[in-house]
Amino acid sequence: MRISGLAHASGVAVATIKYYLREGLLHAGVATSATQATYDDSHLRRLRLIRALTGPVGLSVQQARTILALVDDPGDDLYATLGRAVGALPPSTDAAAAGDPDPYPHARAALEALGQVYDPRFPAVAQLEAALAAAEDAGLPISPERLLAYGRSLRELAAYDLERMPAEPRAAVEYTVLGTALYEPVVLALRRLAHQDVAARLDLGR
Amino acid sequence: MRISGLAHASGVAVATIKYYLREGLLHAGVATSATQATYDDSHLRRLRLIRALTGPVGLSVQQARTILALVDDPGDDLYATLGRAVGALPPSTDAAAAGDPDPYPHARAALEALGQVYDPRFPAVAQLEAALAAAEDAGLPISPERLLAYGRSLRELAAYDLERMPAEPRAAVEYTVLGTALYEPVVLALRRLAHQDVAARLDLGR
DNA sequence: ATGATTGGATAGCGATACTCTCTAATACTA
DNA sequence: TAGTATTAGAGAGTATCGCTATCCAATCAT
Repeated sequence: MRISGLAHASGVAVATIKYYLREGLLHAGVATSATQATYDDSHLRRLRLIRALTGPVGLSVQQARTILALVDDPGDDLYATLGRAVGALPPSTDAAAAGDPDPYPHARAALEALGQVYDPRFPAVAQLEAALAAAEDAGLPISPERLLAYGRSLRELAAYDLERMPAEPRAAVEYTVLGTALYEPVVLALRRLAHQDVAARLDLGR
Repeated sequence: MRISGLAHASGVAVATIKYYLREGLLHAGVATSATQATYDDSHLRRLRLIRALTGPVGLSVQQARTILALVDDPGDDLYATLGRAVGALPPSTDAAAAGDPDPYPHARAALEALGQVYDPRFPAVAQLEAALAAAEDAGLPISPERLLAYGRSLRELAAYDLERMPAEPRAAVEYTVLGTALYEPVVLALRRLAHQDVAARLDLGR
């Protein structure tokens, strides 16, 4: 399959494919001459993954490159790889100052209340702190009770996800990294729909 | 308070405040002369809300304007307003073709399995369909069982949210619209942290 | 009186994600 | 085998976004 065939099969413009090649998101085809190369199913699959990440997941090309690099070449430490993947996912937050003894007090309190690991090096901790601060700044602070309720429900989800994790380490990393990124839009949509459902029932009761 | 005071109190640059004024995100101050106006707490609060929406929530100025307009002037129909708000939130998806008899089959099946309202006009339905399609395209399809598990956990969350909804309709709209937007990053961060927690325990067990 | 500040308008900037153009080499097509 | 189409590769161009900077005349603070 040549580049135009790949473009046709994937629905991505030739120029865009060349752009992804240049940006290192897509591996080069097998060169058959100075001006030709052939592409196969692996390119098609990769292209679909790229479009999923840059489209519905909403990653920039830069962020997608980071995630894809982790999928291509994960370490053997699932915990560390997951941390790096989450760090590449939006919303990106700056790390706290090095000297701060307690940089993420709200997040720490929430995780302790939930009985979960608190590791200030983990990007999601900074993300949680930023999100809590934003809600508070906007005048809708999140109570500890609510955090507890959220945390418990979401822990159920996470447990479900991890139970289904493949046994093989490489597959496990891919599953975890991509599952984090790809399933988030699903989670958000379902939450919105649950709100809609409850709201509809309330309206009916008026 | 003049514009420089507002800039100082909010931490937003004067030029940026002017930009928000121009873009209609922030209401004008009370003009005291041709070249002066005073701003008050309502401007400060609004500015904080704008920064929360354009920052951690990740909205564009355009999307924030839509959300803010709904908060300022909601209809009295909570359901409809919530729908419009969700439609303004990313990821934005195009509506299906008008003539399609069953435009969102996966989403419909999921919602029916969950016993929830299915309304194809609701933007979150299209978002769910797009998210499911993206996961599938990327090679990590979401099974009906998983959707059911997700849906149930998230419905708990939504029920918790709606129980705490203010009784007064105007406040209810603000709570629902802003709660949808502002709490999403919290939900995502907590999910990521729950994954981290479970992964950490698995690693320990190795 | 004088220097700083303001509202209002316009222009510029840096990043992002493509998209277009070009060239020379090569590959199908009649 | 002549002619047309396609390709790789690289660079430049484009549109949008979210500011940011500059300018002006009016006005304020001292």
